[in-house]
Amino acid sequence: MPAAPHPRRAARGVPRDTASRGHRADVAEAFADLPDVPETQRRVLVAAIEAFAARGYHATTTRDLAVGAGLSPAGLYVHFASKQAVLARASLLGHEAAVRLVEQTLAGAGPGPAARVGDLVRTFTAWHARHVLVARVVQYELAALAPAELEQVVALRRHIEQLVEAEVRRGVADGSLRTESPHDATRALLSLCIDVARWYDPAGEQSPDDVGERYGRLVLRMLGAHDA
Amino acid sequence: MPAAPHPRRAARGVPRDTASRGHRADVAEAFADLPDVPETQRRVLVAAIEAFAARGYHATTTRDLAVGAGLSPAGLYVHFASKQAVLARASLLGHEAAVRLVEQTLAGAGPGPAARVGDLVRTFTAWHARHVLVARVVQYELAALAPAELEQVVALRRHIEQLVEAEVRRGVADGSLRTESPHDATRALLSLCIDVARWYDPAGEQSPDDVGERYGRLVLRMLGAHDA
DNA sequence: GTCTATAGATTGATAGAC
DNA sequence: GTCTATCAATCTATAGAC
Repeated sequence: MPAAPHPRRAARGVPRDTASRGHRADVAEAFADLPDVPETQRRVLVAAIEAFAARGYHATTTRDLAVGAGLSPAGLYVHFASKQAVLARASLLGHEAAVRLVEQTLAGAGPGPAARVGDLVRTFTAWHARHVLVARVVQYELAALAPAELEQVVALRRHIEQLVEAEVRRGVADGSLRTESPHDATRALLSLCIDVARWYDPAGEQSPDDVGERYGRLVLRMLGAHDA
Repeated sequence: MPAAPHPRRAARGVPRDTASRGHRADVAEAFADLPDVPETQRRVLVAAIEAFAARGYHATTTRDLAVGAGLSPAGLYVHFASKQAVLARASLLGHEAAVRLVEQTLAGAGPGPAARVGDLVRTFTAWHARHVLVARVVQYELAALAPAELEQVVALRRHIEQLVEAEVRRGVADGSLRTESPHDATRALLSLCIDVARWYDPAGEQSPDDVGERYGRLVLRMLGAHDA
């Protein structure tokens, strides 16, 4: 018997059962407010998010990206230098969106650090659910990034952690939050938000805001907030 | 210019800086109490855990597995039918170890549901840190499993969730735990334990037991335990 | 049970016409 | 900026000697 064809093929094709159109809309929405990204690049990035999220970077072929964007296999290279460049762009855009979300939320109403931490958990959790495909690429394809791009992305992630930990420390300082280790508590808090990308199913019962609401309450309780 | 060689190659080779020998020992230990697994198969599985955890299933070649186990590229196929079969065996063994751990912990001392839930979080978290490479394959390579094996693994995962949720419900029933939704609380609790596999670094400051201890306290507080 | 050699398919990326 | 055609490298798995 001759060698079997690559089993990789078996996993191809975006599944159409779990609201794939909703997914595509979500991904497009996540990349919508980016005036500097030309239309065709944007289509490639949307196809890339879908493919990378569903099967991972290494199981995705450049043909998947090109055809998913309505191009011939070679058409991809007019808009991106390589498959790696597509991942880098997608991951960076996703991370930048996450940073903006965290910055805007922590700059928000409050009042007080505890309320802002609650807002952050609600918002950040809901983002990982609403844009679950983008979030999967952001959270689970770091190892596929080239060193230079990984460095940029790691800096953005560190920035998020520092912003949140600072807010937690302010809450501990003013007595609205209680925890032995603000550092560990921050990591646990972000861990909860991030892991949503692993298990969230848009076809399930809970909306992104539902999950955010519940996780916000759980975290405030974990951090000993009075009103939790 | 001719086509560049596959960039996949660039990521090859197990890094030697972050206590690789410790890793190999950990992986071997995780698979140690399995009398039914012949020596060579075990070596392949250890190499597979290291490679799948570091670069993912699709970025790992059958040569990586064979050579990592001290075999020629073709030698692999005497012991496993395919690359997919290696992943299936590794993932199943890892999941079965996790199930045993959860069952034994929940059958443990206590006293009472709240104490058992605390024990579970400590133990399960520490397991994800101590056997972080096995845990990464268990938690992050599900999408690479063939349908039949995925079904088995999903059943084991559901079993774990049900065991833990039942214990949380007993805690709520006897008043030692307080939470609006035992289901959501269980998912959050397991989410914290599982996400340790994503970020834990054996070269870091905290030992697996350290992380388990801290997460145990955080979760008991999240679940409104009296003694937390 | 191990090896060397290789088949057969797929991959990332390029060449060049339009 | 899109296409068709294709290259060279790499992959999984098999064949067959020892």
